Amino acid sequence: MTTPKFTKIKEFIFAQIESGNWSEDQRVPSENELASQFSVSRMTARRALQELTDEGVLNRSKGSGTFVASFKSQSALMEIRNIADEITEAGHKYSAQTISLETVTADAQTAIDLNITIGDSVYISTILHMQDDEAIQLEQRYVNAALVPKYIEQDFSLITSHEYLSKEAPLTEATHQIEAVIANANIITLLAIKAEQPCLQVKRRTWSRTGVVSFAILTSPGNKYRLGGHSIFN
Amino acid sequence: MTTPKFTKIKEFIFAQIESGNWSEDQRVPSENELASQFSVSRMTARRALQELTDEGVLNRSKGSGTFVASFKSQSALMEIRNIADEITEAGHKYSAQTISLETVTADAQTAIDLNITIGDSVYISTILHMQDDEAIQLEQRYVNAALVPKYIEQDFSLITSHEYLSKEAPLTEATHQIEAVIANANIITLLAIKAEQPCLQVKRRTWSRTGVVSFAILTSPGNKYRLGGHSIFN
DNA sequence: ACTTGCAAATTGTATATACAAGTTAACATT
DNA sequence: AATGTTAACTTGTATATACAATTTGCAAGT
Repeated sequence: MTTPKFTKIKEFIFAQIESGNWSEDQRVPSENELASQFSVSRMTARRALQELTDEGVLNRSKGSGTFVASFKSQSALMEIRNIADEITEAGHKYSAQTISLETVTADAQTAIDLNITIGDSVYISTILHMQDDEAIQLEQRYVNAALVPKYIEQDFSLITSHEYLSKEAPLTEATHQIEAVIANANIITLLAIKAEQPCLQVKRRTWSRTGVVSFAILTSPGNKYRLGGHSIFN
Repeated sequence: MTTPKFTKIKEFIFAQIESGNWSEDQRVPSENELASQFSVSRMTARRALQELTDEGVLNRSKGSGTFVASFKSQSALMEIRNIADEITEAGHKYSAQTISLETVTADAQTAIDLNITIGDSVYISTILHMQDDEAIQLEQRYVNAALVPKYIEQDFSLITSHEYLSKEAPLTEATHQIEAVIANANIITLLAIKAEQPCLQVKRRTWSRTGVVSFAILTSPGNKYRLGGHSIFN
């Protein structure tokens, strides 16, 4: 018996669903029925049903039974990754250049973004990420100084801001907004692009369990950087 | 006992990790150790470890033990959703306009995109998605006619192309590319935007178990549409 | 006809046990 | 000193069993 019994039962059930034999919301055999059909114990049949439920293929409810889950696939997941990893894993040379690193007091917008009070200390780092010595992404980051006081002392050519923050204040939550924009004059200069060049802009807001840690604006030239994703549904 | 025992063990382990008490790659107690510490059977302790592993908190390997999973948070997941759902769920009025729907034979590029042979039949649909009667996304879709022969007969004001394909050929896999581009003349006209307007372009390639089903280019004006995502890590 | 109550079915939790299979470290042999 | 073997530990699979909790249909009683 090379493949485990519970795997065979999972495959059987999945095949029935995939072939359309068992359709959406239809009831599937109970643990006991599967157990006797496959000559296994109830716990083994249960494991098959349970794992398929964890994977989103089935729904179960106590007392009534197990059912084929309704359609998935309306949404796919995309991964937003650390740019330094992306570049090095693609076999390119990564480097970073710190444009500025300063302490300011929060204005109204920054106070909202970081969920703090106007006048609180905020670190602002402006870092240029480079692939093979070519500017590929400008990172403008606002950091809640109260939560990560030593952020200002770091050398971001040695460790990326994202890595440092992940270590100091482990992420519990993040939001992203992705849009296409026309860069402003400042960004055009730093990224060394033309004025008409569209840019991909990712705004990322990150939480740790103590609160909003940072708000970052990542701007990349549209012709040099794209986001990619690969999803597998089953 | 209101909360199950395995849940309490999970909470205990998770608390140790979150507090930094147990750090990355560190070994956690074995099934037998947990079983005796919590006065439960090995199978109950096992369930706690197994579920935390499924959730990505732990890694296990036969023979050697169970370990705290190494840092997550380098990547966050983003959801790519059906635009019709996004619009209606946001409380707006969704409508679609079929610009064209035709059958062609695959040229070299299309053959590669759909993994078919040059000369095979391909459906091309051009659909304009509208929010409150304002053009918000242009969908240019290439469909493998052999896999979804009745695609050409559909009325895409009643069902979105994505919904129809999901029903006919359930998704098993998808890739996405997101980039910022300058629209070409054709798109500028259809979306009724200015020439300099940057656009967010999503290229989506979808597979069902029978092969590549379709290749879609979704173009949206940068000032009217953005992708958003929210991730929770635990 | 309607409600009440009960029995059966179903999933959820938990235990005790057995053996398989991979890893590691100590030990013995060469 | 290097190598091979063994024993202990660990996770993986599988079974048999017990009881709890929920749902559902049926039957009895009003």
